[in-house]
Amino acid sequence: MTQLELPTLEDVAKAALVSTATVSRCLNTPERVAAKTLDKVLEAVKTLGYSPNFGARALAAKRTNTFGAVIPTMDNAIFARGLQAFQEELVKNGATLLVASSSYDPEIEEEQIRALVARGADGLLLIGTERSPDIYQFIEDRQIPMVICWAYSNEPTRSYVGFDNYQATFELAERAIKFGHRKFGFISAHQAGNDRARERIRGVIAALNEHNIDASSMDIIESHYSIAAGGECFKKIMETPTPPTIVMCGNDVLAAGAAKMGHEMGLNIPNEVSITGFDNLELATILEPALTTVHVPHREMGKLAAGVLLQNVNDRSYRQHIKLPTSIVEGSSLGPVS
Amino acid sequence: MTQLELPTLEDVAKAALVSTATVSRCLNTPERVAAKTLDKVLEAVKTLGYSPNFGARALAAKRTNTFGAVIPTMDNAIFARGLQAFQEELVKNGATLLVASSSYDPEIEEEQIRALVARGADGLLLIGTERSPDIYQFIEDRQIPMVICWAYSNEPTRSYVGFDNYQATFELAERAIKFGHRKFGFISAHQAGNDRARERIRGVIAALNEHNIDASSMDIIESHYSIAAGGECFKKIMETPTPPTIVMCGNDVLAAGAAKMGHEMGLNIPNEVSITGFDNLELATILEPALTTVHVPHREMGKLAAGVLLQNVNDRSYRQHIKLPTSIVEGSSLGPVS
DNA sequence: CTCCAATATGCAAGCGCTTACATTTTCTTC
DNA sequence: GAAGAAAATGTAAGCGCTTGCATATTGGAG
Repeated sequence: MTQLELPTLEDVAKAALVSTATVSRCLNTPERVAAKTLDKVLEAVKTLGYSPNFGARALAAKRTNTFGAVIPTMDNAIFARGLQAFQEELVKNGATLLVASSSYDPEIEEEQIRALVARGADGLLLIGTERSPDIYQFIEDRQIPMVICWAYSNEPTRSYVGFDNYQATFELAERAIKFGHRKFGFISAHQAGNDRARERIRGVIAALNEHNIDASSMDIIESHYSIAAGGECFKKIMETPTPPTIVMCGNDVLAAGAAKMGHEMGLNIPNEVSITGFDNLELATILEPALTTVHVPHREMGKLAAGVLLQNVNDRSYRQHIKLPTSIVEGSSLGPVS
Repeated sequence: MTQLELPTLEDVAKAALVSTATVSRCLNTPERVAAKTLDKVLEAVKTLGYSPNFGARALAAKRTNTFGAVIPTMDNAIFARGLQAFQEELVKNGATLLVASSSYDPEIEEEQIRALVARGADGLLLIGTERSPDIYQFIEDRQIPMVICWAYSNEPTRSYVGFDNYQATFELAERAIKFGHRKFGFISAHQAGNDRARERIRGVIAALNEHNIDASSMDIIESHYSIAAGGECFKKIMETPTPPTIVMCGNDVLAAGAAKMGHEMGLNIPNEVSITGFDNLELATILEPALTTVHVPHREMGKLAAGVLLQNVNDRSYRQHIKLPTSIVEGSSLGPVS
């Protein structure tokens, strides 16, 4: 591997006739350097095309200005919007985002977390709360700032910027109940290792119980997040002997698949079956009838998460618990039982 | 900033009663270490919970096993699928992916590239071919392996793993012409700094010229990539005095918006107006009528790009030019002029 | 048993940067 | 203009790791 000889701090120092320390100061704390010297040095930096070596800097400064995020998947838009906002806020503060995805596999997630930490991540954004105590211990041992998103808890040892999945589906289910629905179906993401998915189901069940509806009669089918898979699940649910009058979906992507399959099966939505989603992705806007779903303030979540992390870097004991409000987006895919 | 004292190579060496060099070898080239020693060392690594310091490693080894990608946006699914595949392939080879997004702004892109390089990226994946000579020079000076995706050129100094945007829309337009369309509209991404967008338009114009159709009569509207924006543009185009019989869209997202707006305007697709997309996102599958679009082998592109980059790390002069085939996905949103 | 090659390990010199501390320069103040 | 404080700069010691080279150990072959 022939790496070209790049200019180093020392080269700049020589060219500007100052010490390496001064050059370093010009780059990191320019206010502590005389204006004339600063000019001279920056001039040299420019003509030499110098850019600092990250490894050396990280090694010496014990800080990388890099933050990591491990998301379950990049493959669809669920996390994209929030992550984009997260990154924008980081960049605004001179930091960089490192993204890894776990394919919804806890072991891969753990690996990725370790990889990010090994790469010197100054902080981590993680999705959801369920993971092995080992990996939490690992992060804690190193005092790596961490924020958990897409879920909420007031657990004091960790920071959360998220929303209440349980509450959100609880409210949505209540609305469905008011519309007269008694027999529910639910298409969920795989629940194993996915606390958000479980909470969403729990919310529905709680609402049913609250209204003395037999929750055990609810068909729950698990699926990975894709439109096609959502459609298949919908079909399966609707072909049972006593199909539900409403199919709630753990996500808009699944709901889109369900709605599409509904059309194909010749079912009128919502007259013959209601469908609800979750996330309020842009995708939801093109469905017909318009999807009733749960709006999640993704961008705000990402932005606030960045803030929490940046704060936490400077104050290792800083913890924050932000529960963002979700709201029901009234489409017409949820309607009264006819 | 109180960073906990983490175990270092030296601690491991002491615990295992060997030298730091041996520990390093155990971690990097275990085959050059006696089995007994290896066991001893790995044991110590485990009990101490050692994990190597990235900065130090990068500094000493001049290699980070980190690759960077700068994409225009994370906000929608256009790049997600390809990037996901890219990452999967990297991870399979023990490397990590660093993602940054530029918001379609050349200056931000440049910044992000520099940041990634500064962070020691061993290689870069970039989207499209148009960027300032300066930044290309910067990359070349440092001999950073680079692969350009989502576009194609056989330009020998750089590697490409992409597809022919021009050819793809050329063929699609020809099909439309065969269907009798003579008056075209086009909703494009912003062309400035976006060679893919320009190529797609160029393809259509070339097809029109080929068939002696006045290409200058084609309305071209630029938009950012969002469903809502696509709808607005569609409306604008259709409300001109002589609306086109077909609206081609630079992207499925725009097409989705166009289709939705079409319905809202009470237009029958394709009888009153045809619509085409580009990318064959999963989104396209839920449109009704099914969207006629261009399939792009995103996953294969991502995977191959990773391969090229990994190869290029070991062989600095390695260059590769892969043009992946695109194909037309026959939906029914494109039909004969009635 | 030697002896020598092959294998395994240790030594120590950096990699390029930051930063505590020491030193020099500049600015105040009387 | 001298003295002391404040500001600017320099000196040099690492940060934790890899790796070329030297040294020690092992394993045949004779």
